[in-house]
Amino acid sequence: MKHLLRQHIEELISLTDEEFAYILSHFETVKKRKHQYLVQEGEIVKKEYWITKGCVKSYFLDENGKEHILRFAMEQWWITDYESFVKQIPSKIYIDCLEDCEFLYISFENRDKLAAEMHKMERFWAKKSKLGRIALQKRILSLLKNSAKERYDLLLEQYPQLFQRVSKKLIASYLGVSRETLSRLNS
Amino acid sequence: MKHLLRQHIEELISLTDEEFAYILSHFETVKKRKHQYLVQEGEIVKKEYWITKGCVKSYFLDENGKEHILRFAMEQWWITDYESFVKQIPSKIYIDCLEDCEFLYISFENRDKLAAEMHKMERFWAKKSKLGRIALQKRILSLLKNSAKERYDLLLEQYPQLFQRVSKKLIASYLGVSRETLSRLNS
DNA sequence: TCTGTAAGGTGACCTACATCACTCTAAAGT
DNA sequence: ACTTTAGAGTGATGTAGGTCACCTTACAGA
Repeated sequence: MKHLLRQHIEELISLTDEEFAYILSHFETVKKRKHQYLVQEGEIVKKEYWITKGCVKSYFLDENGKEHILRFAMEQWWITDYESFVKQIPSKIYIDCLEDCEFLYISFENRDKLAAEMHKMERFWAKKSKLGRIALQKRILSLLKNSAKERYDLLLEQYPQLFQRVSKKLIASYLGVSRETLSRLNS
Repeated sequence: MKHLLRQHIEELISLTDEEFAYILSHFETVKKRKHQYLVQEGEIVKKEYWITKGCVKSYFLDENGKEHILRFAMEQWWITDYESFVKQIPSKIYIDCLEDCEFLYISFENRDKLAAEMHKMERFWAKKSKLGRIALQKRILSLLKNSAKERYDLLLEQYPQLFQRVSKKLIASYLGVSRETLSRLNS
């Protein structure tokens, strides 16, 4: 799986073998089973995960205990609670595994060290962050201007694989509509 | 106004006098009158602006010509269309002045040069970007879980100044509700 | 093998918000 | 000074989507 990480990083910056080996030495691997947590509310998140296998959801619980999905992530996506990870404050969200999963992860300290030592990696993360920001902007735009049906169609178009792996209840929550409404959208 | 920029940058990284002078040499100033554009749909955005005076809105027009506000920005905020600026693709949005404004701006080339030359500035922009991303995440969360009235109250609490400077029509658009609904929220 | 639980679908009803139409006021443009 | 335009409020009515209740199916665990 490690060559995939290299490939992924090299989409934004180029690396020598030595550089990649050095980067990789800052990562570790971990496996989690379906329903296990990566992050729980209240903890200070210490790791950023890169998914090599499986699928996770990140969500928060509102005052009524209702779950709101922030995002899904699967193979070759990064996942963590950035607010907690970046600011090192207690997390307000949960991240847990929708399937048995495998990850490469980097600790807060190693990420910081690597960014300080290797200007290239600082650039990589800066670019990732910019792209992440643009994606969030698009989602806001979609929440502002599109109806539930339109948001559903856009999601289906962009991530058809998601609909094979994730229950409609969770998709509904991601789109910000009720399960029942989602169920009625295609009629 | 330039000491305010220094102060702003030094909230995230520390600088010597020489370093700040060097950074500043990459910026230029510009004034715009109320109703003038910083960015128009279709152009490739070449500049990132730091507002020294005034207030702007960024928005896009949907298929029906309806305006949706993405964000407001005022003194000591950065503004540009990041999607266009970062990817150097044509912008989908407009940014225009709600009042007579003054800016410090940096060109795409200078920003890139400065980031490559000065690791500190790369770190500064990386941090800014992370914080921006966290703020967008919060807005999504708010659109998912809060009612129009709740979003109004949160905005009023967080940016009371905005309500002195910006028409309710624009606030309504930012919140994703109609003018009429906003007008009825406090009754 | 039985049973509890999660997933999905659907009907009946409710409500938050949109839309349209109109009014009043104040500021801007000529 | 006169007129146009933008901002803001409000009534009447329409509708997307929420909520509650109930049903079916499937699979996971004992």
